[in-house]
Amino acid sequence: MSEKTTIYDIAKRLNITAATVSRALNNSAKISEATRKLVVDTAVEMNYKQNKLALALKSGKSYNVGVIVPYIDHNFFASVIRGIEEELNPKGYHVIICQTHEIEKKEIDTINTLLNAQVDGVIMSISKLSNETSHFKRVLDKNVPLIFFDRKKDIPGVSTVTINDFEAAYSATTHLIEQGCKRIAHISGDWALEIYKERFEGYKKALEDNGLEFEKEYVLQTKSNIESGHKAVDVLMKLEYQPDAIFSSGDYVALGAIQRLKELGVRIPEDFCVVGFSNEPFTRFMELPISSIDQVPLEMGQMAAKVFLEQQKNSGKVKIEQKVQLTSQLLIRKSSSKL
Amino acid sequence: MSEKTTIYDIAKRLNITAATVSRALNNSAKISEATRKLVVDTAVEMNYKQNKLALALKSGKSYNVGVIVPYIDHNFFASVIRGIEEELNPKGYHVIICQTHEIEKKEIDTINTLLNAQVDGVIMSISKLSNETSHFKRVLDKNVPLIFFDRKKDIPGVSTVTINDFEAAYSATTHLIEQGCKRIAHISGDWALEIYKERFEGYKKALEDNGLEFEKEYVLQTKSNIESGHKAVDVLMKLEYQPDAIFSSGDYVALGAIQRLKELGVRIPEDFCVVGFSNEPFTRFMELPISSIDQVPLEMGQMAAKVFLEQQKNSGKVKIEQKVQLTSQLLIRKSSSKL
DNA sequence: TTGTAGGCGTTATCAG
DNA sequence: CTGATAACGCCTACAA
Repeated sequence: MSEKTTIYDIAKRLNITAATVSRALNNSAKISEATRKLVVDTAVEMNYKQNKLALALKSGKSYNVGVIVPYIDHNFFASVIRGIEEELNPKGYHVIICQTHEIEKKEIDTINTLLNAQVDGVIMSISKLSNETSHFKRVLDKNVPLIFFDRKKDIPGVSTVTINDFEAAYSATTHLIEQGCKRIAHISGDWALEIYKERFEGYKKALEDNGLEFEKEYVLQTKSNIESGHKAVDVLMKLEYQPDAIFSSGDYVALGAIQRLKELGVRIPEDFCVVGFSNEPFTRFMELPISSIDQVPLEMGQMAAKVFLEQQKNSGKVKIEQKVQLTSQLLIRKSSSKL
Repeated sequence: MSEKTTIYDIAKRLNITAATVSRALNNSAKISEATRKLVVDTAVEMNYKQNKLALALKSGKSYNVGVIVPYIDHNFFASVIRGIEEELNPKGYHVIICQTHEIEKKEIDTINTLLNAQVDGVIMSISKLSNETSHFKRVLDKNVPLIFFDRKKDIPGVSTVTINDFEAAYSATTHLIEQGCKRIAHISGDWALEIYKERFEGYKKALEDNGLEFEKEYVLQTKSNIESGHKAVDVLMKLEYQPDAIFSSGDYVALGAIQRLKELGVRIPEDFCVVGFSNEPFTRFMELPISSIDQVPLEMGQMAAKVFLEQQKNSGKVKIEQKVQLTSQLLIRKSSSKL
């Protein structure tokens, strides 16, 4: 029972040739209805299953797509992957997951082994410290579609799917201003990543457009964790002119900030407002729900998959990279609702 | 540049045969150091990369493992997958992710396509409503290792990796009793899943062992979401003898319960204690952190991967299924800390 | 030490 | 409509 049956087995049984079996099974070409049915029936009977590996070798298409993320168990990435999988699976593709742990060497290794595995495409969010770009070139040279999502890098031939980080930050900051906040601090991430740079720019522009002074002291760059939120507040509240609001580029930092502010006896949102970024699940569950920006990860995944499928279809023709920008959503919750 | 170079290309360039190239690259067999170096050098120069598909077809090993879960973006599953990936990747395996959405048909389809894709193993958590088992048999018949984690089902030949659900529930309940709770309710899930059944049994046994009456009214079966927690509390608090604690088989239900209890003005933990299950990230971030049971998902994933590797190694020999039980951890937080 | 030949399971191209 | 044959890229007896 455990032996695999091939089209040869079917052919032998029917005293025909494997080629005919193949044709019958793919009900293509010209083939008599009689033998077609005969073949299909015995195929079922013999429990025949097509070996996709052989097909892949022959056709050069593995129907596998590599997805590379820093960590798969970060909510945002998991959701994106979900979107990718749900879009690609019905089209017959499988999704191979790889993690880089934010380590560039792993990113490079991963890309190499995925290429060796003959994936039909690579969808990824780059590692923080990427300096090298030759591994990306290698993907493109093999004519394999490469798509960046969220964390992008401007490389010719690479498609990107992102949200409007600038505008998202702009609207979050504007929202804080509308709440009456005058001294809005911004906690950012590593500017080596474009997304953090753009969020900062959006924040700055919103201040300018509303006639608020941009204060360098109000901008901090930290890691994305709770501890950083604690420290950031410690720094900010020691300033001569204490801020009355924080727009954070990450939810964990926002959470940490809130925790420390409460310890200091600051009332939120009455005296201090906070907005985070990412719409992590916990932001909505808190007793004090945290305002945040939803990055629409599911749509992002679906869109990245669609872009891949598009590129796939047009392979051979000139391949034009796509730059898709999705619209994020500011979710106003209690942490920033004075009014 | 975009053309792939094969061992034939190298052979031609060097006026030797592909077989020799193959041997040199695998630096196996007897081969002169001279030609070995020559081959390796030109391989690098020509940017040769082994085509794993061809290898897979030839050897019958794809070095791909299928992982099937209900949803990839549920924290628990994402963490398990992370564990699997981190264990398997260094061994040269890739992980193919599939989601069932709790739908049995998708589970069956997924298994079929994974088998067609010639995966070397399947690691999965079954869908809630699985009645059929023939698709599992099909995996075993193909001599492909099959491993269940968390949600298991007793099938000969299938290895399982789970936590000690019974004991976890027992210790959670005991903890509540130690806090002085006398009327402990239990919110469970669908008993078609063994895990929920066992958690219930553990709860019941703990009551008995401590001389507390088991009250049928105190046990509810619900879905795993916040809304269910609301409803459950509504039901429980209408009883003549209201409970003074809840042990929930899920964190979302526990959260919902807490929300509703607060609305009703019940003080937690002073007058009412709550313990959840799963250690979802949010349980620890709440202003009122929720006690819960950590299912050690990372270890679970690693262990599942190890079991697979073990089975893989012993393929051919008699394959003995492994039943691994990991030790979970009760995390006592404020929601159940009276003392 | 190296070359030859065959096969892994399919499909595609040509004849017939 | 169907049968041969070759090819996808690699490995591995067997022969030289």
